[in-house]
Amino acid sequence: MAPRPSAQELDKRLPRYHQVREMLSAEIAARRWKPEEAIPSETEIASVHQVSIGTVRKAIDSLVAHGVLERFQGKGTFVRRPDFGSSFFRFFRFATVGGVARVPVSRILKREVTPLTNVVAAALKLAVGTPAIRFSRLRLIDDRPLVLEDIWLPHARFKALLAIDPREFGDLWYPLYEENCGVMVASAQETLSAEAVSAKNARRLKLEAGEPVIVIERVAMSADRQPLEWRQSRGAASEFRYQVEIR
Amino acid sequence: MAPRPSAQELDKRLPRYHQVREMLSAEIAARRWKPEEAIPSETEIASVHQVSIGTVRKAIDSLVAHGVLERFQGKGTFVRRPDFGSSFFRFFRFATVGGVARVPVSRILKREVTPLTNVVAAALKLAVGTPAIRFSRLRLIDDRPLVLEDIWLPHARFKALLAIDPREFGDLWYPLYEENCGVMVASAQETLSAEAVSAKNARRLKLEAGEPVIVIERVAMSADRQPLEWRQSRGAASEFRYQVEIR
DNA sequence: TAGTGGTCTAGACCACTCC
DNA sequence: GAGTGGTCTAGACCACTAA
Repeated sequence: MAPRPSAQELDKRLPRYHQVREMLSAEIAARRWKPEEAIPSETEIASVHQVSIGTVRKAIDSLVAHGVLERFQGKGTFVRRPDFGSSFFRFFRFATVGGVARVPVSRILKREVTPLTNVVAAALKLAVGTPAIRFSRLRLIDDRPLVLEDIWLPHARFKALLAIDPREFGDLWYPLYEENCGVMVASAQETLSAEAVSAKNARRLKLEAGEPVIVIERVAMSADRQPLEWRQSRGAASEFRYQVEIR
Repeated sequence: MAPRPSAQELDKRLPRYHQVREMLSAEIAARRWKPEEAIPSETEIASVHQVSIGTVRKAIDSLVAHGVLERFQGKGTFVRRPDFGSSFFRFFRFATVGGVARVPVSRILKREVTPLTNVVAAALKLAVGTPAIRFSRLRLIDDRPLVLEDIWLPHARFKALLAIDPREFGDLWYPLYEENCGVMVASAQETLSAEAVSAKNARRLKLEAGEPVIVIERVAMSADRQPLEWRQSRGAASEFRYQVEIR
């Protein structure tokens, strides 16, 4: 049997466009090219890496397909800033007044430091009992509760959040993580399921006991796929709708 | 304002790879190239359509990305046979014995000819009241009911199904459509939601009254995106789990 | 007008499959 | 060995954006 190639050897056996893609995503992960900024032009990248433009295009194609970059003809290629604030709400259809979508308001119900439970520790790939910051948050439209969230963050990385008054958190949390904790959320894995609402959650969401709720469990990750945040959201199933295309 | 271009004019303004892609999918939709068969080689397609290989590759790339074609180095490019039998069941996790997945059995509860209702007619893009064939089907594992399905098919296209004994339908319906009605399902749009189970469905699914169920509404389409079948499936939410990757 | 990405060419060589 | 797709080149011209 042939000897197993080392990481470096393997790298050279990879197609050139693959190597270029790795170098591009390294620049982005290292934040040398920042979100909303244009990366160098295709011709420049081609000359830097000593490959033809077609090869650079293939590398960029792949990153565009994965949602890392965005192209605009005549303007350039830009690093995408993922915005999950809206992605979650894609799933829910909200009450609208005159066809205008309403913006949900956040209310933090609780903030505490507590050890990680089994399930959350496994999802965050940390030891059970590791100190964590836990938030309970309610999102409302017109004072009507819509989504109840249970958010867990490792204390070590996120302790800066404890110094901030929860009333100043605002509605978008991921920019907050970036500014205060130097942590950027790049992707997330969500798992959808449903259950009958518990008595406690029914009160907080103003639902009848036993009404069905959708449960969305999310693990948010950095660009190199380290788990950062665990979150479980519950909302009335009657407000929920999700579309998939199957081929 | 410039006059709106006709379909033909528009076609010529489209990029060549786009035109080639349309011609390729037309061959597939017309079943001149059948599922599991290899299509002509890239060089042949290039010479037939008088474009370079790179352009053909770009057209094929797009169809591969959409799951219409499949490439195998050294062998050729093949028309994919979509298999939805399994795709639905991706969403449900089933009881397994010794880690082996069980195969669900189908039981047809009802077959009738009836006019299309509002909702179904809209989804199938037909007039309300158009005659349709409606099936009620239960899928079970070990005599335990799992999924209840309500299936609607336009009578005009599918009348051949009325000549077949429902007990001979088997578990895979899309091949049946293909053989008896000359209709090929190429893709589907599914919408997931949840509700409290109705009294009638609770009896059929052997659930407690009011237990949450997942509702999957599917419109199955031909290669040229004509709606063919409307289907609504219900299963206990406790059996349901669905994962999404967000970027 | 200069610079960007979008499309396209007409080849080349390689890796793989099948006979 | 013949034929397939996989990778790659070194350009070209076009459409679009912004100064």
